[in-house]
Amino acid sequence: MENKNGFFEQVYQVVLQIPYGRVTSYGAIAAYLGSKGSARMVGWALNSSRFSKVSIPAHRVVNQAGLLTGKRHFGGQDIMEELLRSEGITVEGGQIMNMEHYFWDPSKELEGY
DNA sequence: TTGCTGACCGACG
DNA sequence: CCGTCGGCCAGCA
Repeated sequence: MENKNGFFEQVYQVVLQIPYGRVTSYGAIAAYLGSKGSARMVGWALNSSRFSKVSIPAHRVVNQAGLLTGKRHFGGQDIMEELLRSEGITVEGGQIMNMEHYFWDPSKELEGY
């Protein structure tokens, strides 16, 4: 495990495991990491992810309501929506349609990583 | 070193 | 039903 056990690194690993055309929520990642209440840190980690050399599909991470709360951090209000649409996800008004259909739960899919 | 902030979520009144 | 507050961890002034 070359994992540094850092919260950021763990978030990166989970986000990178998100399949194409799927999305997850901050709370799901936080819960998977064992810190349910640290959902805010997940977003903060993703904030640092854009400074990272690796391309993190942060556009696949939205809030529990499927709302693209972090779209403003992509350097454009429409970037995140366009990226999700290019993956076959219907986004309207900054919100994912049928979000539960695209929802990807790391604790279920990864089963403990 | 202390304190505030942050891409959230859930509980409480 | 809707508004408000606390909690979680890390980075920055």
